[in-house]
Parts: sequence; structure tokens; C-alpha cells
Amino acid sequence: MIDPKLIRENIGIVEESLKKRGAAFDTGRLVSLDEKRRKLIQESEKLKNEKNALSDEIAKSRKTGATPAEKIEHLKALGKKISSSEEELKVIEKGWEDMTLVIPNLPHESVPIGNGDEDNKVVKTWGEKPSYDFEPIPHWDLGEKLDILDFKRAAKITGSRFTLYKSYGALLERSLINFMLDLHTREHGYTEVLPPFMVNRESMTGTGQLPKFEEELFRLEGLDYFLIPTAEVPVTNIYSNEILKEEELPIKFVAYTPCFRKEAGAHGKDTRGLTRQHQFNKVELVKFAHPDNSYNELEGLLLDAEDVLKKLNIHYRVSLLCTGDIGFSSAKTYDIEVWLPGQNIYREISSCSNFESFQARRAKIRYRKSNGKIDLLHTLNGSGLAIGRTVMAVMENFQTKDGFITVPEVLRPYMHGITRIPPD
RNA sequence: GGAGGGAUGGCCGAGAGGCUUAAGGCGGCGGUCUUGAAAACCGCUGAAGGUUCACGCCUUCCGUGGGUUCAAAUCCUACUCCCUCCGCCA
Repeated sequence: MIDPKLIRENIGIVEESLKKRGAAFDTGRLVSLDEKRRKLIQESEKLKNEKNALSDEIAKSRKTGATPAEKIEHLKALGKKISSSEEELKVIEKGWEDMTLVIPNLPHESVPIGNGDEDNKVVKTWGEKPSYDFEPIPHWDLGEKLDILDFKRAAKITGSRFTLYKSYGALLERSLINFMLDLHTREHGYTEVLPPFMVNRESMTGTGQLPKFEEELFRLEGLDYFLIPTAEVPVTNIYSNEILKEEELPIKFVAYTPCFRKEAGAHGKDTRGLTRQHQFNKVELVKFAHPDNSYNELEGLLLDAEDVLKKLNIHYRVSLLCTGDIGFSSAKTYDIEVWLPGQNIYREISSCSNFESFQARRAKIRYRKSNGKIDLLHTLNGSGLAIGRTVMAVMENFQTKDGFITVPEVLRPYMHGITRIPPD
């Protein structure tokens, strides 16, 4: 949610930023709802004030023994007026809130203006494309040849967009999870959390997945719970409806979770391999930051995520997403795109965003300043990294002429010391 | 799944239809005293919204939603969560 005061006092800024994102919105209706809302609040509060005073009088006069019948009648009438005024207010308020919940965040001034991913800006590149004296193959072929990824049987068990990992494939996945968790907790100062993998509607609304993107989520039958599409949801909501101490900030969490997405808008896209699955593993970084420092924290978060690929020694580049391509809740997002020689493309492996106060306002995550005043803090998160896509990157980058996979050095301690898949 | 008990401010805890504007305590902040500190004493100390240039004023909030009543923290009702016991279970 963006600041309601901004809507009231500077609707022009809101309109302009919606335009930059390419989003259409009836701002006139929003402004008039807000005006109506405030008018009704004043009206019903005035009536309530009258009611309270009269009620007090009755209580006092009753003490002296008199029964003021016409005062009670008056109060009765007031009560009716109040409830009808409040009913009207409820309707207006609901309409106003429904609208504010589907307005996307305002992009930060440093975000390039553009329509889609073609307007994103590559801001840095690390390493180089490796060269091979053979034709590198995509991970789905390699995985099936080595019998470490089984897509056919997963489709039999469940359906499309699921994978059965086997033997060293399963071990590689598990090793990457542990390697990333260890790196972020030991070297980058994050606290590990293991949250619930399903959350209620309130949490989903708090981080911005709801109400707008319900078609992307798996919802449980008979319960208003959803499978998480990212650890961002349960982890950011750790502090919903709480007031933190200023000196505690920044708070940094890392969480491993599986993620569940319907991929409703991606029919026929990325149907082969691990790229786009209904269930995938991810290690996620989440920060609760002081508003004055959140953009520094974003740069740090990006470096923490990048560090995973540096330690694995895999070439990547970083893109700054343009206004037309950033997510609904984000003010600024960097994507890390990893090089996949088997497919000859760069593929997003991490997305690092600053949400500023957008999520904090929805989820009521605040901090108390040294002067005692309370303010919304800023939330940030980024993949550190998506595990399936990292498996993809390791397989494709470290494949050998003989059809093996060399295990990156940092992973060897996690993989019982083996140096290649399969081992000798 | 069954049977009981509970949810009140940062924390503990009273309050059982209108003298609640929620007692009292702890903690925190400020002050008096002191070379300094402690102790003692005095004062202040929740959140959201509306309104105001501002001081302030007003409204709402006692787990959540409905209801009864002129009037609800207090009565009724449904739900949520926590505790105790029983059953089942990784």
C-alpha cells in the first residue's frame, strides 16, 4: 500500500508513477471515496460525542434517583442515527481499501523508465562465459542421461512442472541448500529461520500477493490457507503488527523453503527442465531496515546473493529492472541472471528488491525512533538463491566432454568429498 | 477428536451493566535529594483514526466477529489462539 496521505495531497505523483509502470487506474474515484470517507468519519464521531455526553448525564442523574425518560428516548434515536451513519461509512471504507490494495508501489527515482524486460539495464557482469571444446547440452538432457533428474516419473506421480531428483541430483540440491544457508548465516550475518510453508490470507495480503494475484497461488481446500510462493511471505510477516526498536535494525533473516506457484500465465513457456516448476526450493534473504538506510541495505543484499555464484565460480550479470518490469510491491529490483551454456541464455536466478514501506504499511511493521515516535520501516528481500535454477547452472556450466558434472569445490564438503557426478 | 480453564496497556494483575477517563504493582523516562550512584519521594509513561498552522480537542480499541441494552471490558453467541487432562499419532 502506498501512503494514503500521498493520494490525498498529491494524486499527481501517484498518477505519474502508475503511468510509468503502464498501469491504468481510476484515481478520481479513489480521491472522491477518500473525501466521502473522511466526511462520514467526522459525522459519526460528532454523533458519538453527543451520545457519550448524554449517556454520562443519564448515569449521573440516575444516581440522584430521577428517571429521565425523554433523555433515554433521545439517546435511543441517536443510537439509530449512529448505526446508520456507521453502516454507510463501512461501505465507503471497504471500497476505498479495496482500491488502495491493488495500487502498485511507486518506483524509486533511480529505476529506468521502460515497458518490459528489453528496457532493463545491465549494471554489472561477473566472470566470463566459459568455453568448451564440445557442444554443451541443456541440463534436462544431461540430467536424464545421468539418471539424476526424472521428469517423466514426476509427471506420472503428480503432473507437469514437477521433478523427481535422484541420487546425486537429490544430493546436489540438498548440498546447495546447506551451502547457501551456511554462507549467509556464517559470513553475511543472517539469522536462520524455518517458517511455516502455508500462510493465512492476512499474511498474503501483508506482502502484496493478495488480493491481486490469487490465481497464482495454491489454496487449501476448506481452509483459507495458501501454500507459500516464496519464503518472503512468512518471513516478512514475522513482525506484522509489531513495533520494533530502532537499534535492532537492520534485522536479517535467511530461510530455506519450498515454493509453490501455479504459473498460470506461463502456459507453454519453459516447459522443459527445472526452469519453471510448480514446486521448487529456494533460500531467501529478508531484511527489516531503517528507512534512511534501506537502499544501502539493498546493495548489500544484492552482494550477499551474488556471493553465492562467485563462490561457485559461475558467470552472471545483474540487471536493474525498468518501471514496466518491476513487481507489484517493489520500489526497486535487481535481477541476477546466471549464464546457462547448455541453453545459451542468461536466466534469472535471484531477484533483490526494496519494498520501502509498501509491505510494512500493509502488514503494520513499525519501529520506534529515539524520540519516541513510531514510523513504518522498510522491508527488503532477495533470493539467495533459487535452488533448482542453481542446480541447472551447476550442471550446465560444469559439464564435461564425457557427459559428467564436475562438482564445484565449495560444494565438495557437502557432497561427501566427491569431485564429479557420478564419482569414479 | 473429547472434557475443563483462560485471553485486560511493554510486563504482571484488579474490574462482574452507568462514579472506568481501566485500580494497583513492575519496568521505562524525567525531576528532588547526592561529589556520583543506589534508596526514598514526586511526576510522566499504549495504539489507530479524524481535526488543527500549532498547543490541543474528539472518536475508536480490554483476543476476533456478530448480538442484547438508552448504556457492554462486564451479559449472550460464534470463531481464533493459549494452558491442563484424556484419546490418537510422526
